[in-house]
Amino acid sequence: MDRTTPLATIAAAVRRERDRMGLSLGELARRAGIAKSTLSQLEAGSGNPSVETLWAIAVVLDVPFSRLVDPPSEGVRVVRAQEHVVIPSERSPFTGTLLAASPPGVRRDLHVITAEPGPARTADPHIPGTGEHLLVTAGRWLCGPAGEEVELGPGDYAYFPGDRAHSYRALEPGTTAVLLMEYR
Amino acid sequence: MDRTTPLATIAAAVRRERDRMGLSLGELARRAGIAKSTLSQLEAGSGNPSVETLWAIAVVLDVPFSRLVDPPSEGVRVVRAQEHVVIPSERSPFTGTLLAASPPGVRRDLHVITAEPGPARTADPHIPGTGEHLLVTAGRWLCGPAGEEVELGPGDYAYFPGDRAHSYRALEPGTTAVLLMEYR
DNA sequence: CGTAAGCGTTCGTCAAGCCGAACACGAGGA
DNA sequence: TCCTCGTGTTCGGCTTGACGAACGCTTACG
Repeated sequence: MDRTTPLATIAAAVRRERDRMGLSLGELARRAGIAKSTLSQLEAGSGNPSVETLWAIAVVLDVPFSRLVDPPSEGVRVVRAQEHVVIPSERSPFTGTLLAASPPGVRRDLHVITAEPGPARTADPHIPGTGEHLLVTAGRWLCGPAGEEVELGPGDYAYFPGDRAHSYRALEPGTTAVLLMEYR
Repeated sequence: MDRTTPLATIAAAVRRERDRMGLSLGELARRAGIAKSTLSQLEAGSGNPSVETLWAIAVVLDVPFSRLVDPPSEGVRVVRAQEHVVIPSERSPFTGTLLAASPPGVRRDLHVITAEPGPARTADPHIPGTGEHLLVTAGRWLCGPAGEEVELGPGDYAYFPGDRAHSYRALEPGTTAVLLMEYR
């Protein structure tokens, strides 16, 4: 439990998530069905929003409710498919590989992403402390921080920090991956 | 992301945590510095509490704020490959799917697992609060809590709590998956 | 029995959140 | 320059949540 007032945390979180979606204050208020003034005061840290107000905002921002009330969150690491450190199971024909143990206090959102060959998808830097784990399931990716892109094939794993500009580009049709977004 | 009304969730969570601590309604209200009536209406599900009210309650109950607003996750959740809620990107041939947003305070370890057809790999129950996210990359799995096993193919996603006995079994050669172990 | 203490609920009052409109500011465009 | 549009910020009003007191209820005790 953090001891900081939740109001400042919520204010910062709402503004952060709103920026992330590229929405203006008025636009977010309109979509959430609340008054601009309400949202303005909320982001200013003054006021004491009700649950329904916060809920409406969280739905539009497409984030779990709790992300608004809890405080926020090196180089490229690549593990090729054949380099996985396999931990065999003794009882069954079953093997497991630990790719990335979770440090305490981080949040990790699980995504699946797909792309077709074409222009790269670029992402602006996120807040410090973020990171992206990528595990390729099909096709080939060319991705990573700007200037440090790596090419990955099926089974390959890569991690790179998300607080620098980075990009994803598919080199083959039907390119897919499991993406684990990490932030504090 | 859940779309149920948060009021019922909060009402149930507050009552549950209050019972857990063995506090009466009046006693909790007194310690939290709020009126009995306010708490009564809150637990009845009527009303729309403010953040400060909820915060005061969470502090006394000694639970993270988010535990009051996040619905309890129970049972097996399956998202078939073709059921993924795709969030398209406007600028590039790129799509993403959020399968499991991370609640605060949990740890998630990223594994890759493979298995061959044969006896199932069974796992004893872990501590409460754990869970396992599985995303199939190749082959077919039959897995889940004992008695609730589901069959999953490439692209399918499943989550089930890890505090009950569960098992994994491969139905085809070369069956692999990304496994995200979650615990608090 | 009577009464006292504790439980949770309901009622009237007051403050505060929410709303809509009006406002100030800056970036284009004619 | 003037106008328009978009941004985010303040201002009255109305609604509603929070409060405290009173209520009905159950249990304990003299």
